[in-house]
Amino acid sequence: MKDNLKIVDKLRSSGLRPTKQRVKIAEFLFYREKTFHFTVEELDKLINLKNNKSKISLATFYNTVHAFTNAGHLKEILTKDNKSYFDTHTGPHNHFFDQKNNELIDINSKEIEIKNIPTAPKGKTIKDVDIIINIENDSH
Amino acid sequence: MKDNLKIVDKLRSSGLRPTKQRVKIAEFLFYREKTFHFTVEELDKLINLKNNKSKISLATFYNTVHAFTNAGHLKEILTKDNKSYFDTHTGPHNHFFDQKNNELIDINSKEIEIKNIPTAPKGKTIKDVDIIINIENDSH
DNA sequence: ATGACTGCAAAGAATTTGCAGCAGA
DNA sequence: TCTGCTGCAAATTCTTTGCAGTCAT
Repeated sequence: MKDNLKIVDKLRSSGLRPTKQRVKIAEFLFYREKTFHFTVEELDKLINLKNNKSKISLATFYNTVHAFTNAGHLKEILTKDNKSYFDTHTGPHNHFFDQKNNELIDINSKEIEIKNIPTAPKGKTIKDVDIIINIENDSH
Repeated sequence: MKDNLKIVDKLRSSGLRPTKQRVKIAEFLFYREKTFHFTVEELDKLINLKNNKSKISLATFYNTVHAFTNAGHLKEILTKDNKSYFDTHTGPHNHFFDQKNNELIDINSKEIEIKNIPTAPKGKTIKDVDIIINIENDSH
């Protein structure tokens, strides 16, 4: 199938061997219509439920997700619950975070803008800016 | 001493009993000239080193820091290293974060401004906005 | 006296690590 | 064949919890 070839290329061109496990994880993650936000443990449960034969170990999920992140295929997001979320949308954008429901929602990058970004301290360079808008139910 | 009285009042008016441990921690944290950023484990080491008799237990540091945070005397900050930092500066402001050195630096609230904050999804209200500017050494 | 708080140790959650065996080039 | 990758289990790190004893009011 075409997607499978694309995935193999994607992995190879990032210096990653297209092992069965990585291809399966990549198939699950990429080429979605909508952005997908997840933790490693959630990913483990989702993929291993579907394929209860030939389970992928949790350590491999951690390895793979980090490898994908370093290769630029995923983006890490940190939230007020001190867990690492990953995002299949790797372009510049920001998030709403609902701590009650542990839910991340994308914000279109064009909608939000920071003014007067201060200059970094001496000897330092700005790497990136993380903005999270924390939300809660109206009834709070 | 005057500070000690102020501290006892501060604790009492937050509904917290001014125990020895809390007063000692509050003395250490508040009435500083400069903002102080710390993790609970760091605080434990800093205070227990100074007073190697009558140690305060780590659990009490966690309890106390959370109690102070709920009372509005501390502010929690989450960074790219997935640890909870606390800040003695409780007013609205943002931070630089240097992940290499695990160092947080305050940004004056007036310097930075967000435009076009999007409206929250239906049924949700914006609670607050966290902005962290990640920095690294020039030589990267 | 009566809650609230402390300290200890154990438990928990998320993540990392070490290493033997396996698989892709 | 030769690294790189996987899987397992143990280890680590940060944080929370249960509970008996202690302290503030």
